[in-house]
Amino acid sequence: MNNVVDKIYAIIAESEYKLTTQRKIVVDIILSNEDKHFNCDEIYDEIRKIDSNIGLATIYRTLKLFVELDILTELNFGDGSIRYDIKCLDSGHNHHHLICTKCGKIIEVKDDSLEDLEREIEKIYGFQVENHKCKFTGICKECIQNS
Amino acid sequence: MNNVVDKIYAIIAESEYKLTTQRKIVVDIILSNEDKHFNCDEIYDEIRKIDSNIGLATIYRTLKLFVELDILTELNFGDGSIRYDIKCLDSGHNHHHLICTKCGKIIEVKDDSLEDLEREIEKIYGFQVENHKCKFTGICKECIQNS
DNA sequence: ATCGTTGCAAATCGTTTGCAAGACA
DNA sequence: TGTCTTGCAAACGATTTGCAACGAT
Repeated sequence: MNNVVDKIYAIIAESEYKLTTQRKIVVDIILSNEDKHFNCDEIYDEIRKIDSNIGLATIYRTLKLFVELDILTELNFGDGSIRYDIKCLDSGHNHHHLICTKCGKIIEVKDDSLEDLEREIEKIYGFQVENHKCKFTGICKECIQNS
Repeated sequence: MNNVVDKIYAIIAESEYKLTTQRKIVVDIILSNEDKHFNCDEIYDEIRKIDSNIGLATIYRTLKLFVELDILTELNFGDGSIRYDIKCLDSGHNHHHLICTKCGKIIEVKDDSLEDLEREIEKIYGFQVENHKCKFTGICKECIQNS
């Protein structure tokens, strides 16, 4: 059932890096909080509930490693910390984020409609697009209703 | 001739804040380096050439203020510092950034093709989009040719 | 004259690093 | 066993803040 866990374990095991206990715990935490866009500190807090002996620096190192291994992508929601999103979940499809400026809620939007724009950019600028990140700021449904 | 300067001066003067010498200098610097996406430190370096007495904290405070006054927008190119873009230049039109992962060059792309997507988001999520930011990473023309 | 603004230095926050001890392949 | 990884504490870099002096309206 949890083949995403196994998939990520495999990515690590097949890399030049080792599949350590700490790294496994981090995988667990990020998978069971998939939608939360945790930053390092928040992951650390969750992890200490499981293993209070783990060091913050280890989490930082692990997250950087996971970005290198294409397991995670970095996000920036402008709060001064790096947040993370699981990358190897959806099959190559992009998603964007709606950030509510009133309540801070983050909504995910699955969408591939930027592919036309990417192709246009490649044609006009000769720039070979590898990835894109999009954020939309505004006011969410609930905040509109409550105002 | 330089009505953008005047326009920004006016925005400040008509706000609750004061149009000080330091703020004028910052306006000068960011306008004459429009395309450079300076961060605070780089602006500071430029400014010290004009007035070596100015403090770094002042620049930080000024840039935050300019964001509040909608003169600048914050950008994040993943280098650990906040970079800035002049917002009140183009008449409400959005632009995106192409970031070359080989040479680090930033290319600006004028484009409004996300407006359809914005309308779609508003329809589906009831989310009222106010702004969006888009970055495309990849490899630029020159780097493709040189490889 | 008043109140916002500045410059300086110290403080803070997120993140990184050096190093000796410990764990995986 | 050898090398990668960890935990700890110290270092770091970007940004913020407290405060007394200063400047714009």
